Amino acid sequence: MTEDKTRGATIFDVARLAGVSHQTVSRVLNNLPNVRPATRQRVEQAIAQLRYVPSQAARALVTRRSRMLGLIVMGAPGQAPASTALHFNEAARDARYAVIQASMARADPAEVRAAAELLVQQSVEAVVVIAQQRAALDALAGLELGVPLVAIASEDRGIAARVGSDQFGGARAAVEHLIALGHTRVRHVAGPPDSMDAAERLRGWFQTIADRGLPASEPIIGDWSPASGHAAAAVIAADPQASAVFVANDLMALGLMHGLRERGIAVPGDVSVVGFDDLAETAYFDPPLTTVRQDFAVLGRNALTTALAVLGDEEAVVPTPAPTVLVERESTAARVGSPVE
Amino acid sequence: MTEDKTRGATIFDVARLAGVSHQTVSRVLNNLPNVRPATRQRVEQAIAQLRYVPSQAARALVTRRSRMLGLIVMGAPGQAPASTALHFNEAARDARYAVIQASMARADPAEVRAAAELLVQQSVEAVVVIAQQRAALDALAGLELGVPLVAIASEDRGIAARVGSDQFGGARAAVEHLIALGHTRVRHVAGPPDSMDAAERLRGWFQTIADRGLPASEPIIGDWSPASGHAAAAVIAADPQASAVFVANDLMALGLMHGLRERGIAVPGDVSVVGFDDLAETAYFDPPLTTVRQDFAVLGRNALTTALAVLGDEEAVVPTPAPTVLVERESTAARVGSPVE
DNA sequence: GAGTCGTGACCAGGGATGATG
DNA sequence: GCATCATCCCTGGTCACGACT
Repeated sequence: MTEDKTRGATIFDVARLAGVSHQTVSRVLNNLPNVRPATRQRVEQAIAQLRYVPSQAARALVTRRSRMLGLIVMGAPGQAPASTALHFNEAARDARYAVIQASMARADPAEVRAAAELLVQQSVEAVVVIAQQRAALDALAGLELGVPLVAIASEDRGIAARVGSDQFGGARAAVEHLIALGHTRVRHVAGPPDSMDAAERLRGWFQTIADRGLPASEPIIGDWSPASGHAAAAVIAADPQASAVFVANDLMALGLMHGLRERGIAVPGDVSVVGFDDLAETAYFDPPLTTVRQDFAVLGRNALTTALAVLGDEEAVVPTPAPTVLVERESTAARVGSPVE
Repeated sequence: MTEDKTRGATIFDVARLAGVSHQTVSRVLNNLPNVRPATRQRVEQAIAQLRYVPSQAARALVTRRSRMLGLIVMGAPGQAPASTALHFNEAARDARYAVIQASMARADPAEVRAAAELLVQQSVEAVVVIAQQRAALDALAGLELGVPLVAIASEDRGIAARVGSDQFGGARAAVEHLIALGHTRVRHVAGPPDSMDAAERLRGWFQTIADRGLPASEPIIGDWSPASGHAAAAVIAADPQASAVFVANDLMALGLMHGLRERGIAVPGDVSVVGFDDLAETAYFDPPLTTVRQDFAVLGRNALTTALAVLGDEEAVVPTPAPTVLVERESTAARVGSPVE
């Protein structure tokens, strides 16, 4: 009955029970040498018996290492950020780091600031941010929060350490696939202008078209939502030359195909469509969607590796962007009358 | 040049600059009375000037309150858990609590244990778990980790504090909607047996059918994936009596509709389909899916409220389950030859 | 003198007590 | 006699040093 229910055991309790000094317990905890095996075992038994858990807070106080990382995630809980966060989280736990996550639906500067302050107050060793919107990153970059900052983003807005996914290459692969099928007028439904990923995908589309000497066309601006893809269908329908569309994400592609179907335009018979993201359900769209898949596992792990490198003063080796790969399904086909096929 | 770049200022630095004792600074920080306005202002200015941020680690050490909550999220980063986690996170931040999030793709007992230990080591005040699988909850319940445990789940597996969503009511509403349309044989595509949510939805389906005196049928067991819904289409097609299906989630509903279409079965002409979750894209399925929406914002906030109540020793008032509501779209219609319509 | 172990200071704050005006 | 402030000790660990074998 000497047990106290609320307060856990301390290192001194363990020391007393094992008949050693608290310092010896500390040695055992940290796997330091110069402890007799018999002593070590006595200590370990006392630890188990008391269900002793060392206080990370106390340790952090003196070592100045909290073993905590801050993660700021902005935007609606879509597949991409959630998946990246998950893998970052798992990688961190493998490295025995805890992650304080600050999620927010909107990328409001005031909220970002509040979240960042909460993180540094909890003395995280570094802050990692998964950002889509340019302004969100800028809000953080101008904050000077006293700890290293790592961004998972497609542009480096004055933030030194950054990791990303190969958005550009993915877009390029998508457009090249369409061109290889004989399409000469490949239109683009882009994401919102403030999105860095959208910008990269648009750049990949434009560059590829330019490289092939094909005529450019005006991108159609969406907002990632199925509704905006649906609206884009009207523009495509009004452009009889357009036989292929590269859409900046799967959700808009879904809306677009829906809108085309309503207008009696067949996919891929009349118009080929390529998406981006490879959501779990895209294989069951009508038709199954050809799309670009990102490797969020690599992205998340890269972010952790970079954060650890920055902390360890090993000059942050910028990892190569996480790869993207085209997944061919049934929403693309050779252009009718094209020499291909 | 007295500034040190790595180490932040301490309470003593602030005290010295303001010409007071560290205790007075502490009073200002905690908004305690008995500080002259002039003194308070001097201190506040010193704080601003030194960019002083109080160390939460040091504070936690003496107050035994870390202002940190642990959140364990298991399962693939689907919409539901991610959305719940987001709202919990925002609610916690509003209450000035930080959230250490431990996400894991699989609900492996060993991983759960490791995550929980990491959390208590970081001295979180309570652990909240978002669990789908029964076994995952059990693994945690048998752990005795020394801090309060709150579960966001559909069954209480020996865990005192629990909040949930009204899965049962949602399923009920879905089936009643189908019955009102004249359907007499409503089949069910269920989630995996180890899922508590799946069990509740199945229970709602079964109960409603039984209450109406309609004949029961064997539920078709899926695994949440579009592929399993696709497979279920074969069973439905082989059952000419079945004119309606309540599917336990939207992804399986998508696969099911795809499979039905392949077999020349029209939705909703021949078979009506209702899903569950209301993913963003369901409105653009073909046809737009009638489904059940959960309120994750309420769910997340309820979880925080409960956690705070448990911490405050206010006996945990079990909040009413977060509501679910049927969203009618175009995948359901009156049964042909039914007196309704 | 090398391997074991213990002693005291210290990290950055909060709380009780007492001193000062 | 009350508002205001300073002086200790306390939290739970780590680290530098010294003292035994």
